Amino acid sequence: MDPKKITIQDIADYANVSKSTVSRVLNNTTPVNDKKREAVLRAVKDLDFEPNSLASGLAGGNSMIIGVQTQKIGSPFYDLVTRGVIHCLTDTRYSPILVDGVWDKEIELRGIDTLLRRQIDGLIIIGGDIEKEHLLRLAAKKPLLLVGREVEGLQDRCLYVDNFDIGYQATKFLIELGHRKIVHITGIKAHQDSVRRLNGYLHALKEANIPYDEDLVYEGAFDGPSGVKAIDTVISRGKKFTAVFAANDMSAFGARLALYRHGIDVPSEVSLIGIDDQTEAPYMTPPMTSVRQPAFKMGVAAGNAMLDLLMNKEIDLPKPSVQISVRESTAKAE
Amino acid sequence: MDPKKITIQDIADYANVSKSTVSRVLNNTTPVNDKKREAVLRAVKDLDFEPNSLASGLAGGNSMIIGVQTQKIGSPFYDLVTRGVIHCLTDTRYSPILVDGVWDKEIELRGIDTLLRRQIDGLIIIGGDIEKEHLLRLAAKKPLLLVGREVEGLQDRCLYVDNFDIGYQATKFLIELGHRKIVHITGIKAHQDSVRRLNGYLHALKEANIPYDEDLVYEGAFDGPSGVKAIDTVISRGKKFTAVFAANDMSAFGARLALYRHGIDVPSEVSLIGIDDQTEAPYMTPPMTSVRQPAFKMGVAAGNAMLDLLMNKEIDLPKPSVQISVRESTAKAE
DNA sequence: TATATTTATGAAAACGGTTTCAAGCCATTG
DNA sequence: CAATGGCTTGAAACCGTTTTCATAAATATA
Repeated sequence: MDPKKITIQDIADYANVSKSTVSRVLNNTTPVNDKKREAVLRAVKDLDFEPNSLASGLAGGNSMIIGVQTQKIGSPFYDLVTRGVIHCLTDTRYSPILVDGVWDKEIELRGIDTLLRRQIDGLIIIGGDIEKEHLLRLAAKKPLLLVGREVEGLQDRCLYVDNFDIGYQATKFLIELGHRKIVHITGIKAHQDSVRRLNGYLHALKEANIPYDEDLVYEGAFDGPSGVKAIDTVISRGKKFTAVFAANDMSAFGARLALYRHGIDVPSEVSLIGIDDQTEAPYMTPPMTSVRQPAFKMGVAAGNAMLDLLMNKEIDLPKPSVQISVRESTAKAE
Repeated sequence: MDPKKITIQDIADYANVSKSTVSRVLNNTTPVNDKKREAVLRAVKDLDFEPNSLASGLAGGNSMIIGVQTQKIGSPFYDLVTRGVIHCLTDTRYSPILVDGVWDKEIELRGIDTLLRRQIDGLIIIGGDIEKEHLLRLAAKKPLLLVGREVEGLQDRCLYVDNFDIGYQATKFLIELGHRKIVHITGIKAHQDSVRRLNGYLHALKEANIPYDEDLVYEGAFDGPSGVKAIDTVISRGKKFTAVFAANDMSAFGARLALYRHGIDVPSEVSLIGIDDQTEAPYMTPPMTSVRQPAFKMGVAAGNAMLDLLMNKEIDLPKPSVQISVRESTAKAE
């Protein structure tokens, strides 16, 4: 397949200089006589030379690869963060290698091993279940950044939104519209995020002196079907409600469909709010109100922070603020 | 940062064998005495050894990296294919490196260069604008697979759906429901896919003896806003229509919203069909009919084909079949 | 039993770069 | 003018593996 590869030595011969000089002009690491520099550059052009990253990685000790571990490729939030990272790395000298942890501790660990074998220069872990201790150990080995997690001992390496606040804000938003019977479709209970959002919901209720009714809470799974089931279930319990707060947009979409099936109008009879503000949310009928997490931006921020980290700069991760994209699925309770 | 790395030499010393032997047991390349093999294995465990992929890539000539170029990270179809590839590669010895070509020939070429520098063992290009000649040259250098493209001279390396047929089937589906005034929201005209889908639409019309009305065709951009604009425009032209065929789901979502704004009911007044069958399509109100392209499966198929290619096996890419997920956004024209 | 073949093993040579080190050159300084 | 210092440069060592090659041991063959 591959024809004889051009190496740095070929360039050196062609330009009548030594390998060292070629390396120097290629990396701008040491001043080089202009004539020689030019000769080298011409040689590179003429021979169509492409440096071998594996070799330079081995020799120089920097693979110029950043490992990125994401979860359940296909889930809106994690995908968006990942895209942000990739986008940020494009046109830098670094390339990302992606592994999927699928929210399974063992698979995550295997993925990390794969990355370490590849001598990644830095590691960005988005979500996941790996324990604190292991993360600390990793952080001691490689520049590490955590997105969507809050790990004590690594606070300055964590980029996350305050999920309690998201739950609180979303619920408070509904309460301020006059709603008091608010269904909450949670995320997967095993995820910290879900629990925090639920707690935010509970806190907002308490603050407004609304008694907690567990029949209004349904454990969902961050997906469409569970959103449908949530509404069906709550209705079958004979519960009245005037608003629904879903732990993410996909389950809100499911809820929306179920309400439609039951002939319940949105927003005149029931208000609906989701989280994520997916691309599709503004195109639902009616356009859906959603809490916006700046996922893509967070990915970009993580990427940039990693680049800084690799240049030994101080990093200062932003605390991303959430805001509610108010649309037409929410209205005053009459 | 990195503490002293354990190398194969350390293992050799610890196990009282030579580096060569260690390499042999690690790769199962040559039989090795059981006692020595065991000693090596124990050493690996005891010292917690992780082989350096860069070094083995350099020495062995296989980087075990597969380059994947996708387009506009964030676009449903391309993302899904990409995910399929990544999913397929998980738990193999190969890792993917991703670059985004953003449908820009120059950026695409740069991306490919990045990948080649990294000594990728194989290349999967999803979509994009790179010319045939260049692709042929690439194919001569590396195992190459093309997804979503049809390139003569590389037929056996192309995995794509018949976009003409998609357009034809979607339109025919509407015609068979009795529709004769069918709006078509195209994709970006510069993309082959869009043109083919449009041609399929035209062919279906002609076959049914429906005169072509250019006012019913709007050039969209595969996104929500252009879907909205399409409907607004056609309506402002004073055109009557009873069905809309959008070149992808996102623009169909946009169309859906615009119809809602204009108080036009779906499907009783206007039927709507999209392409992609995104995760969200079944949760639109009403659930949206869409032509399903098996994007994820195509990604997996591409990944598997690449693995076969790398083992010098014959590959036989499937011709993915499309089918219409019939839901409730389409109905008989009254 | 002597010879031919096979098998397991280690030494050393790649792989394609980067980096250290010392030397050579030139200009500056006292 | 000799000595000092700063630049540029090439030779060689190194990065951590795989792989070739030769050797030594073990087995099969005659």
